[in-house]
Amino acid sequence: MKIITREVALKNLKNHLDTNLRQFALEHGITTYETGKQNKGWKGQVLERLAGLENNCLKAPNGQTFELKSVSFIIVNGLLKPKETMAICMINQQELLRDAFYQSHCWNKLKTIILCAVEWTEKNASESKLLDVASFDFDPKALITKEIQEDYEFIRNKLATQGYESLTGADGKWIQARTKGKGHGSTTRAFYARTCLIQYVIDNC
DNA sequence: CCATGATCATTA
DNA sequence: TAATGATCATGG
Repeated sequence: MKIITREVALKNLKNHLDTNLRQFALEHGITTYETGKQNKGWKGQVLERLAGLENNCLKAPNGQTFELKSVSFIIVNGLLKPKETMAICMINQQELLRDAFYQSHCWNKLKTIILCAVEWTEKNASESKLLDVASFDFDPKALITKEIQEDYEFIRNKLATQGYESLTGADGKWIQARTKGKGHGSTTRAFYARTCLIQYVIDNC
């Protein structure tokens, strides 16, 4: 299995700037929505392939050196604006209680990312262009990283004192603990990056 | 089954 | 309209 460094992945992705991701999906058998089903993750799967990653669904790090993410953006007055929050990773109660921020799954996935901005125009849009690719490393000395750590510890403490059910998407300044999962009664949760954090990454890469 | 990929839908 | 909570397909 070959290792793709973030430099290589970045270069691979930039070769596809301004291309329509949906066409690539069609050519490679990645279902989008035209089968009548709704694959909400297809853009991420396309980008993983464009970056040169062969896996679709491995556990934590999709490379050992970086994490590939994509976010929908809308264009407002010619400027990119994050439309949605970004999922970081699932929350495991035991691990959250046990692991400090810098030992956490969350930090591992967040600290070195390649963030892909994908155009969003409307629900099930047929066009999805790759607008921008940002490579970003969180510096433990930076203020924003410390504030993210505070959010993490706040959520961790709330879990310890008030229980899993008390966690809500309203917690946290930069990251939040939202429900995510099968739905229909499932109560699993995940860390999400708020749009303000996404904006920060795009502006500072 | 469940984690990962995110978006959709409803509420405030 | 922004934010929170709910939902879906895929693959190991």
